[in-house]
Amino acid sequence: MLHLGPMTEGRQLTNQGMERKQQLLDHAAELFAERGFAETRVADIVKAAGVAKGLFYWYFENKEAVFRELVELNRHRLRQHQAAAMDRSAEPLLQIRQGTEASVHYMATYASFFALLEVESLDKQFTDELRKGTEIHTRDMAALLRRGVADGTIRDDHVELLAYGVVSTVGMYAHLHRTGRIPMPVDELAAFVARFVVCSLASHEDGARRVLAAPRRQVEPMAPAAGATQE
Amino acid sequence: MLHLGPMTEGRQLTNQGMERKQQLLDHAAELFAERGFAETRVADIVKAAGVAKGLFYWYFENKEAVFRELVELNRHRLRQHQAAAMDRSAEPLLQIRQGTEASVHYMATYASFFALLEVESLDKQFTDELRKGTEIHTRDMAALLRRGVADGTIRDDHVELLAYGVVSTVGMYAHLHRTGRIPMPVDELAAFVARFVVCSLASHEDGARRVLAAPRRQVEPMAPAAGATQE
Amino acid sequence: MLHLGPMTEGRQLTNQGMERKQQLLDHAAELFAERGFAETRVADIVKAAGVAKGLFYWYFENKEAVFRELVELNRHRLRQHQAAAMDRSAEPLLQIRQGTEASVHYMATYASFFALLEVESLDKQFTDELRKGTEIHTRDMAALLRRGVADGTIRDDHVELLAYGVVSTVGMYAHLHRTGRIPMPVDELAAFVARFVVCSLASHEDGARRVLAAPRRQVEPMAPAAGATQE
Amino acid sequence: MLHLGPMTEGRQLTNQGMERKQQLLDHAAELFAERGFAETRVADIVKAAGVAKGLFYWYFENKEAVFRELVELNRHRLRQHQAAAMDRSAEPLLQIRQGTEASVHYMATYASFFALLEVESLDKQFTDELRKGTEIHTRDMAALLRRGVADGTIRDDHVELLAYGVVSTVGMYAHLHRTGRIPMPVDELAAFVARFVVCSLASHEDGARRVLAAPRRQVEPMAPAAGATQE
DNA sequence: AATGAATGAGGATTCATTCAT
DNA sequence: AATGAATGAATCCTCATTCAT
Repeated sequence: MLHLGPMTEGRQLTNQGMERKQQLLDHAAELFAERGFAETRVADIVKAAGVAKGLFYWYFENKEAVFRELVELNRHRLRQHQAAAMDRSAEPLLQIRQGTEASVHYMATYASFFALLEVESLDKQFTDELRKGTEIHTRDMAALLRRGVADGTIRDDHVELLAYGVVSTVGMYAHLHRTGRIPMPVDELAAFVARFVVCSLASHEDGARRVLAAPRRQVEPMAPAAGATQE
Repeated sequence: MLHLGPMTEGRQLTNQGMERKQQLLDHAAELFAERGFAETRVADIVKAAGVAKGLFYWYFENKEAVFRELVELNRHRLRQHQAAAMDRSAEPLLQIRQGTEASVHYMATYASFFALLEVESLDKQFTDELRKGTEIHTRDMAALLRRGVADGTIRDDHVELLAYGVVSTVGMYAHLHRTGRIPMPVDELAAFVARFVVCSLASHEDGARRVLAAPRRQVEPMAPAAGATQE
Repeated sequence: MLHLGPMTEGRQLTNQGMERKQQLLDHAAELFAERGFAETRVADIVKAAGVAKGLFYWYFENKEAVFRELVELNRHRLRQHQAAAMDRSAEPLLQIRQGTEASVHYMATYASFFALLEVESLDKQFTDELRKGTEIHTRDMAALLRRGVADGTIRDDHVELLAYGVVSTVGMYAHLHRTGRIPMPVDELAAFVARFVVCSLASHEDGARRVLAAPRRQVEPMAPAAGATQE
Repeated sequence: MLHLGPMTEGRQLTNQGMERKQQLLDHAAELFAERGFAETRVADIVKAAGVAKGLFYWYFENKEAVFRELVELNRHRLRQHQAAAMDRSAEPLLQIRQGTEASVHYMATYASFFALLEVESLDKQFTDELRKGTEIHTRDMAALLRRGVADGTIRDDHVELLAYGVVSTVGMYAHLHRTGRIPMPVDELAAFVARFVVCSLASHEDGARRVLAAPRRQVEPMAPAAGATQE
């Protein structure tokens, strides 16, 4: 009844340990994405990873903790990926195009479970936490949009809503792609989404055309990485 | 001792019975929307409705059945609502604008749980069924888009993808609105979404401007109805 | 992850329900007493009661809750039993004798699990709660002792400690009796414990002798009752 | 790859090894006393001692073994301590007073977990073993009492029960002291308990007075030792 | 000796569903 | 129709113990 709590915090993992943890994260991500959080059993995760049930609790405090960790990890990765893709000196709309393409790539390639973020209702607290993350993302986007509105390239509409639109549209298409409803190469999809977003934002055709005509920025390919499903 | 037991199918409900069933549907809808299907207990539903647990199974075969019923009901309603809002003789883009506004209205007002439809993983079979519904919706939209492409008002891009974009964008904004992230009158939101969609589709500014300038079609107000949360 | 909590509170039980609950309490009491809290499985309790596992949670929030309920119930009963046995107009030492005999009877007959109260460590909070209960009991005893000290029949020593001694000695002998180390009729044991306690308190032999010579007060026999083991 | 593995039996420990083992014993004793055997996890013990879990099984065969070892150790120490305190040539009641004081001292100072001995239900076999130990103790006490009864200084009552009373009363007060309910110097408490016990046994006031007036026997202070909490 | 990793049986709790009244 | 009671399979999590290094 009275315990000192799980030792998962501040544990020093060996190399082997970190690998194991990663395996579990990977398999959990895949399963969560496939079936959702509630429908994924801890038993499924460990079975997929080929280890005993108890080991799960050596690395994670509980099922929710894996989820949190995955969210954190991937959000961080996405940020980095976007940052790498966006040319900070370019005009806002172009940056958005770049960020959008990068995001579609990222989400479609790795982060199968991104679709979950918005829907799964874990406890209220976590939901709030998640939303805060999204909101930061959205706020950044809004700032960019405002600059575009200021220089006349982006149509003068409710920027916060536009920001939500941009951010969510990407997630939405990535989701459709992931669930097999859009059988199409990622590159092509990314280009499409970029067009969709740019057109919905541009204040006039020429701007849109110019931004869409710009060559794609060269980004080094993503390494297959932790907490991600490579389909 | 002879009694017919819960039949659920083709049963003739009394007036009181129909009210009861409706109550259960309403509360179920609210809870599903709040927490998702898996996280909503039958116990929660009956508690919210203030009846005993056994009664649930008098009216529904099982938990999934309520969900199905809600889906069916709402999908049907949405269709009707859209049909009423769309002027079939108008140009495609205008119809889309009208349908979009109507959908936002509908979703924001009633169908709190629409967001669930895409993600909740019940058994595979049901998921497929759900998607089929969405696909029909999307196909209709695609047909409309094709006409717009043909007459040059809609830009010539991948129509299926555009259709997904239109349909999902509406759902997405409705979700954001429902979850409190967009504190804004529904009318205003509907107008915004229509602009967003129209701009993302229009092949040139003038078309978009024209369509958006058209007066809003008068639609009779929706009656507070089944499986819906009236906030 | 998000539930409305167990409905155990404020539930309206039918007669049948109350009987069932009582059965579970009885069996739980017996098992807790035999093996201790930690070593008693919920499975054991329901098996002993001959019902399904889930039913336990219809009546109790969790394992600890049964324990709490038993403690409450029995503490209350003991109080009443003592009160019935003590002649409030008699001299303090005689009242103590009466209370002591009644307690031994009560504990030996019914409350097999009294031994647990002091030792089992559930969560800190509950332990504290338990102690508070004991302390009230002890405080009452101290008050009685003080009156005896005042009138010279009880030796002038640290009353709080004496009170602990009286209260705990009874519990201790009841425990020994219960665990089979004192194979002796309860009546005889009660008389012995009363002698032990009275002698340890009396300020002079005559007082002790007088008090012990007083006839035993007639107390109606205890009905076999809830949350108790009748061995 | 040949290694002898954890032997635990008859192993020759290095100095460092003995220290380690002692640390584990100390922490185990503390935790057992605080929470009981069942509620103390091996993980808690090693965490408290700051070593890895595997090490526990290098020094002990299993959890119960530590408990046994602690019991053995302390029982042995208590015996020695009492023996040292009791003047075998003195009258029985005085010896009891001396033994009582010594026991209170011992228990209050070192053997935090004595309270557990009677209640924890490990396997039946061990419980029996434990009781046997207590019974030997009690038998010795009974012999002493019989001598006192014979020479008229101890009242003629059921000696086995009296013996249990003496032995358990000491344990009981030590427990109360240890758990903070009697904030009082050990010396004072020991004197009180001795009075309590002597009064409960003495056949007449004069005997009690005489025995209690005898000067306290000088006992060398106890070294802080194994399996004990020094508060 | 010492560590972190791994195991898996066991136990508490949940919850959809059925039953008796 | 309606209720409270009952079921039991499914699931999460714990923790003593063993293993590999």
